[in-house]
Amino acid sequence: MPRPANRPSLTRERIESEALALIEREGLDAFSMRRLGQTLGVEAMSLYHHFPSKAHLLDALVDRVLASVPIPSREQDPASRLRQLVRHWRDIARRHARFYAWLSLHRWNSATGVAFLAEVLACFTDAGLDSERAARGFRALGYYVLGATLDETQGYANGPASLQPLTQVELETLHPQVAQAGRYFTPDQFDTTFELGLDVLLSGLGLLRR
Amino acid sequence: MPRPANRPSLTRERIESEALALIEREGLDAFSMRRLGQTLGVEAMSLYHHFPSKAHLLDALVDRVLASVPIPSREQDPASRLRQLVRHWRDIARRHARFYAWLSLHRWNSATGVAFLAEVLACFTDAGLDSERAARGFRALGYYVLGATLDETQGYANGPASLQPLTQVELETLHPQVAQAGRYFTPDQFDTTFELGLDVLLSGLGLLRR
DNA sequence: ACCTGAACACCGTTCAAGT
DNA sequence: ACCTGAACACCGTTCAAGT
Repeated sequence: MPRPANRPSLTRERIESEALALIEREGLDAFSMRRLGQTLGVEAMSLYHHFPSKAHLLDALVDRVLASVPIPSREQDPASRLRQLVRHWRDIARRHARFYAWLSLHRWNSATGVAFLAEVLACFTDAGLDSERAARGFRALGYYVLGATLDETQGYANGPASLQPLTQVELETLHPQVAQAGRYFTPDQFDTTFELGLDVLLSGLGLLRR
Repeated sequence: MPRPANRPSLTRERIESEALALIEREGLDAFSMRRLGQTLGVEAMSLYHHFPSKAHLLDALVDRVLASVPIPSREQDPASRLRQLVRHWRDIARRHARFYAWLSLHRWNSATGVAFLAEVLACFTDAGLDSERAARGFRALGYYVLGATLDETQGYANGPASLQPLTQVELETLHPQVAQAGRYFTPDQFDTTFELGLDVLLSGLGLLRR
């Protein structure tokens, strides 16, 4: 049966953009080839004509999101290029919060992913660090940003709760220091805390030296 | 039908310990209530007599793993207590590498989880930091350890590969700096790199000051 | 070339029934 | 009290068939 005239033909482009939107709307767990087919007005099996598997589709989404990251001009100094790259990294985490659980834990070793990481590494070498210090600093900074973005998008504020959590009263009784610190763990505090750790790392890893 | 005499009765204890072992053997994706029932010689539905849902079971596993972390004596100085806590954290990530993908992204807000986090936070306050600096430092350090443990267990070395990865030749041609840095990204380099970033953070966050 | 429908081998979970 | 079997509403994917 030919598709109705009012339904645009299926393309990788349409599938990918609807997939990203669907994941943010309904979550990664609810995302399935069948559900995606539904929202595109098509049988799930039609998707396999464009992507050989669900994993291939998700992989294409990783690439698509990474490709949307702007690369700062190399004319700027390494530290401010690095700050921009990190900011863009956090931006995609927030813009694709639910997909980020997949995105962040898959190797960024496509051409697009490596290109982004190469820019980050270049900031370290351009700052005058030898190759070992640059490599290790790059990696340590990556740990920090990975953890921060995951925690901010999946963690305390938004993430799945323990099924038998401590009540607020128990928390205040048993761990008053933790209860008090909670004041600094709300989403409006994310930026300040993130920048604090980032400054410590940039300075300690030798990015701010001449 | 009564269970055969050679099969021990089902208990939460048996279910939990077999679940953890099964997850490490076959991976988190392959882990199902039906598969777990199989390895315990029982119908999947029997598990629901002990745990109301798969999520409850996984939550009990989070608690069980966190409960296995030793808490250093408060007589030691804050910085070395913190180093021990972080080492134990990394240990559970490695010991439960496949389960860690679930463990790390669920709120540690059970009694056991909060108790561990309270010990980490106490290191910051005991080091003489005011409550804001302690809270933000605690959080920034948590970001770093979360990212490092996830990267070490799920990431580059062991994690899922991009389905169209750059080849080694392409990598060397397009991004020679990244190719060269790869020398410092192998598992035998994890400890050194991790300690480097940890030192920078402890020092910069005020843990090594008097 | 592109899409479909039935089928296969799985899921988590509900429920009535067995001992 | 503890376990089972059938059933429901889902999965990803294969395959032969349709246009």
